[in-house]
Amino acid sequence: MSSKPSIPKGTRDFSTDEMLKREYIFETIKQVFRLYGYQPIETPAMENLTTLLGKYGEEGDKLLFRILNSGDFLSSVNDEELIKREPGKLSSKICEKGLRYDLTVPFARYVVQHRDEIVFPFKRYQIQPVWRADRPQKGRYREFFQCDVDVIGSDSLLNEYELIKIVDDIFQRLKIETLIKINNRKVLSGIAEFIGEGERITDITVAIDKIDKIGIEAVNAELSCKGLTSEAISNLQPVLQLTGNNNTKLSKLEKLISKSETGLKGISELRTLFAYIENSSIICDVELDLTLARGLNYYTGAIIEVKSKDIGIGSICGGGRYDNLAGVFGMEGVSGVGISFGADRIYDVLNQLNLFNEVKVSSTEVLVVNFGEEETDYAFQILDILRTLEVSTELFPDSGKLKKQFSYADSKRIPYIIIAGEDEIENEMITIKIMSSGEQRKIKLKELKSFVKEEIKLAKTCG
RNA sequence: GUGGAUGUAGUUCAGUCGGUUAGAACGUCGGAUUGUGGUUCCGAAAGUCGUGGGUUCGAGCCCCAUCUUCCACCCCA
Repeated sequence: MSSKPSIPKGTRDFSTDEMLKREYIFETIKQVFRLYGYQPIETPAMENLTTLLGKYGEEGDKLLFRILNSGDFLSSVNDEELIKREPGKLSSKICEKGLRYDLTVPFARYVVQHRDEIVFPFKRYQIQPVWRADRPQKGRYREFFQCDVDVIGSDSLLNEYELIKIVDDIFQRLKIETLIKINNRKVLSGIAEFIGEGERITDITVAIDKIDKIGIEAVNAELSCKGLTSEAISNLQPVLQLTGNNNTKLSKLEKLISKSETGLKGISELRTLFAYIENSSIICDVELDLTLARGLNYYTGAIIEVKSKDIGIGSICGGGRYDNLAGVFGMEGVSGVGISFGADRIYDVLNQLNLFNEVKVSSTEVLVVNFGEEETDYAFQILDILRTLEVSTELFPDSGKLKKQFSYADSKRIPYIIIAGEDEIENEMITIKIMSSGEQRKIKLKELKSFVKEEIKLAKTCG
């Protein structure tokens, strides 16, 4: 009859258990964001396609979910166009909205649109789902949550430093060991100039980004496929094979690309940033990685990517500086820098490392047994006392068998059950059962308050 | 967009060479126990074998198509 219910490809339901864990991640991230002075905003799930298109490169445009216009969406399409079946042209006529692809572009739109209300530098965070029409696979979903922090309207490299500090802080709290990789788009441009292929910066960066995965030989092969001269490729080799610590790498590179003005600017930016980092309390490893490229083509300065040391799942956090993203919406000269935490991947990492064990799954603490109409009023009194004391409490809704009510408490891992039937009511008593030990105590209703303070609250703080 | 796997009860999976009425565990529900959970014992419900075609006397099993999910590439969080 009715087909089995299902959800679209690449989307997920979150169970009650999963939600508690997810909320723990979001809360931790949010707390740190606030601690550094960032404030929340939200933007709509859908944006006008004109806002979205062209910001993520050709690949990104393909991955946008487009929303079919309502009503007679074919009204502006003539038969000829229909017969030609050109999806690109057709979709621009029948769709004017799309689901957001990330939070950075909508943020840039927000800033430009509300420029008169915003005080700069503007520090905001935003935690919302985004959608990509990608093929789902491990750690990749079509609907997933990003947690973005950005500061816009300030060129200072202190912002870059602060974001790295935030990354460090959050992953310390979540107890994930991470490696932060840093590079600078200006340095990449410098390298491209140095080997005489300044125009092909995108091809070059995309290729060298893969060096970890496919090795240096394959990268060279790909570069020559893209049409780079063998001279350019051989010029590139010393750059790819730089070794040493962050500072020696920078010095060596500085000599190599000394003729490129942007390249030198990038190097000096990196020097400043690393100086901040070395003199600070940052704990996780921060590494200069000249092969880090990142696809989003709006980045212009620092680029940052964070990986888990223990779990290979792609990056769990990434971002960078974009000097002119607001420019495409008609507001020039406003520079921003931001990073995005991938909550879903962080979840997968915590799960695989079993780090959720330490998360207190807080749920109902006391279940009050339901005996029926006669006893309900008395139960109400108990509920009120407990809730006034901030103890989360529920009354079983049906007066069924006690066995059922007890197994309910057991499956929900409720630690205390209060039994108040005919006998107890007569003497203004209650019976409290401590599930973990099976111990059962009969006390006066008046004593409930002190029981909560002595037993429940204590168990909570010692946890 | 390219390539490879997959689909049987709510879940995880068996299912022989193509042969009668489709199997288990877990979970769910009921009972053993009408005021007591976890353990145990007994019992029950639950499946159009992803969908649509085809081959065959006969298909969960073979063939074709299609969809789903998963994995890799591309790209990315």
